[in-house]
Amino acid sequence: MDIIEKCDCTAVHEDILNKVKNNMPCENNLYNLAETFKILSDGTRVKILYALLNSDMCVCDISALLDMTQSAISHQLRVLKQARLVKYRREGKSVYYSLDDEHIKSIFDQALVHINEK
Amino acid sequence: MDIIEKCDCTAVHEDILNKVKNNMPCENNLYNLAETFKILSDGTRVKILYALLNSDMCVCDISALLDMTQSAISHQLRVLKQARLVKYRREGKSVYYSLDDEHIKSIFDQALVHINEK
DNA sequence: CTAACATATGAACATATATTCATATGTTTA
DNA sequence: TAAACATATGAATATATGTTCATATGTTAG
Repeated sequence: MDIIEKCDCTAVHEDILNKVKNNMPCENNLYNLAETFKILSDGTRVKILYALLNSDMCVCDISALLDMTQSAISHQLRVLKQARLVKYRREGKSVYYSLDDEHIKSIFDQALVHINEK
Repeated sequence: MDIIEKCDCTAVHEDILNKVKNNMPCENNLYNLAETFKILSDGTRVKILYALLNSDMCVCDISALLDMTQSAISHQLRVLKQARLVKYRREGKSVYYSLDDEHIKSIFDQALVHINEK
């Protein structure tokens, strides 16, 4: 039984490796970070979140705003809902969506600072 | 020739729509936002960035740290390089990568605030 | 110059994901 | 209750993406 070698380099810097290894966030946080960014990595979802930043909206309004089918919007709202980024309430035939996270704006703003300096 | 109807609802709220429409960031910013988050949406890339937050590292070190093949790391470093999130310098046979963005930490921190409140 | 080492890269493959289409569910009005 | 409306959802499709494998490029030691 062979040990699988992922890195066969001989030049590994043990000191650096140990220092960095000790400062790495836990696996769980790293996973959640990537998952969070994955939710925000789609243009349609970013637009929806930005829209909701200004006003609650029903699915119909969002469809009209983004000029996309109701189905496409509905699917994306489900993703945002599962990620707990938005919540919803029913009002008659309509379903209104709103933000369920106070940090979205800060996250967007930080990313925009990055973008606007490049 | 028919006009394609993306939303055939009759219940569109014109006032809300106009208000939101005026407050939407430009298409370009929205696109760049999603693109930025897409770069950060992969676990391997998040780990690499967190590692580089503590120390410059050669490809070999990163491979060893994450227990992944040199090739996989190299491919991801290329993505990060193209996104201008990391830069590199050659030192003999090794290539050292380092962060090329001061905002990564703030972006991660903001996202972690979100994560840790859910 | 040649061998050994460190990194980069193209192609292939498997997997994930966004949208469409058809249709189901839920609500109100007539 | 039936019809119209608003939204949700499963299946299918097309596309994007991460890793592996093989190999190329670049650097240094002998």
